[in-house]
Amino acid sequence: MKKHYQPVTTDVVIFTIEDGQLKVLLIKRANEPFKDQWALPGGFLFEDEEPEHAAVRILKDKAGIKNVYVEQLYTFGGSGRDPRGKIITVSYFALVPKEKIKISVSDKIQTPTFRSVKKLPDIAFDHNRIITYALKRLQSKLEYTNVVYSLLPRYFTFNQLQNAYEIISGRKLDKRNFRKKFMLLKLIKATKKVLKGERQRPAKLYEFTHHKPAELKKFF
Amino acid sequence: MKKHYQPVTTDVVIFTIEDGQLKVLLIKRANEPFKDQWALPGGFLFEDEEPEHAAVRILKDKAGIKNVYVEQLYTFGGSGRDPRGKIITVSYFALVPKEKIKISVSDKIQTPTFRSVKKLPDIAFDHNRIITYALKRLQSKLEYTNVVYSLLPRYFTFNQLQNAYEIISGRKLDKRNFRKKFMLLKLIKATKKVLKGERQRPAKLYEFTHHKPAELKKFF
DNA sequence: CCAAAAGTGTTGACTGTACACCCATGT
DNA sequence: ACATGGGTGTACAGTCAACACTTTTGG
Repeated sequence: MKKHYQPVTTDVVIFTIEDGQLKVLLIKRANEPFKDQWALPGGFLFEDEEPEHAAVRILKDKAGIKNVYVEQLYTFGGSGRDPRGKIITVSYFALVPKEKIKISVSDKIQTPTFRSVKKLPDIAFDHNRIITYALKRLQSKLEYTNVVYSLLPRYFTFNQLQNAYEIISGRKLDKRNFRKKFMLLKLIKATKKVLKGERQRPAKLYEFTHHKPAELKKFF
Repeated sequence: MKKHYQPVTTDVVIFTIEDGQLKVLLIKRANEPFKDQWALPGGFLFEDEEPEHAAVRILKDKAGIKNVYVEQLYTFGGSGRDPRGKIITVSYFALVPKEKIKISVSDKIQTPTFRSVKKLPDIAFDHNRIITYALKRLQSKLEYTNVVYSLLPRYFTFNQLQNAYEIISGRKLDKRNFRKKFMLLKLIKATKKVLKGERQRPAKLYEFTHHKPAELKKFF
């Protein structure tokens, strides 16, 4: 058992919902390789840094956000991924409500930008593959966990909730059945607030009863 | 983005079914730390070695087996796991049919041994946690994939199949319902062979139609 | 008063679960 | 002949999916 040291990086797939679309945060690379191409935020671990710590650090640096849902995605290894040689990448995905994001305006070079997963630009490394993998994971997590709470603001309407499901899963859901099913889960409760100011009947606002990840029996 | 190198190890949780129990392969550590304690097979990556390659290598060395189901489990990082400091461990789990295993008899020091997951000895590092994690993953994979094929011999009876599900999930299943449900999946086909020699009616032998991992709609 | 989204129940189809008896063999 | 696991069908309950109209507001 010989001991060797390996170069290790972390990449983070940061999802949010904006304008009725699922979006992912990309930055423009400031350095070679793939200089000036879009890529996932990420980079080499600091000395003795844990991969998850790096993911959290990147979230704060690039999206100005903390205390959000972060989950390890997959560890990619091997050549053909990075022209610098064999590099191990521990990837993460994060879910953030649009309201919490504060992109640093001073970051004029990397210009972190949310892009719709439906029409992504050319992307550096094998980051397209990582995004695809993350999307698949997100879709299946929706079905058997309560993670959707981490994409919504504190108060939300039933429609926002249903839209989150529809956007991510890519299929339309029945309004009545959705409401019935979701109510049985006891994950959310109605508040006394309503969303007024639109030009139709005001919608009741709901909130989640818990803000911790949990697994559910079944779902959608 | 400073570039640092990290010590990286791989551990493999190798499951098999033997004597009606789910077992996991442990070895007795030959070196410090935790010398002479039971642990998962694993170790540092070779230079420029990919984590999955290391997992396959370990499978061959310790269980004399190749071409089996291997899947990445999780990447553990951080301190408190290994007295040598911060080490990143990419863990894998593998499923092997008992018939294929050839444990090297020359390995008198490490004595690789399958132990029932129900009564494990004291285990080095945080390997207990990794085994627990692997078991959970295996349980859920049973429900929505066809991985069970990788725990059974080429020809098997319906009872062996059902037992695999019962042992891993930890609950009894109804014989008639199980057969009905499984047949609808079209994953297996009856052969002309039967298992004779027992002191009851001979059981038909079945085989899987495919030996590749696949996802299923739903399951159990 | 018109447009737009909010909100609300019922029915039929399907899926899952519970359950008991005869069959083929070895001893 | 008997003990042992092998093999088979039905009925009821629970869950899922389809579907249309009234309500409340802003303009």
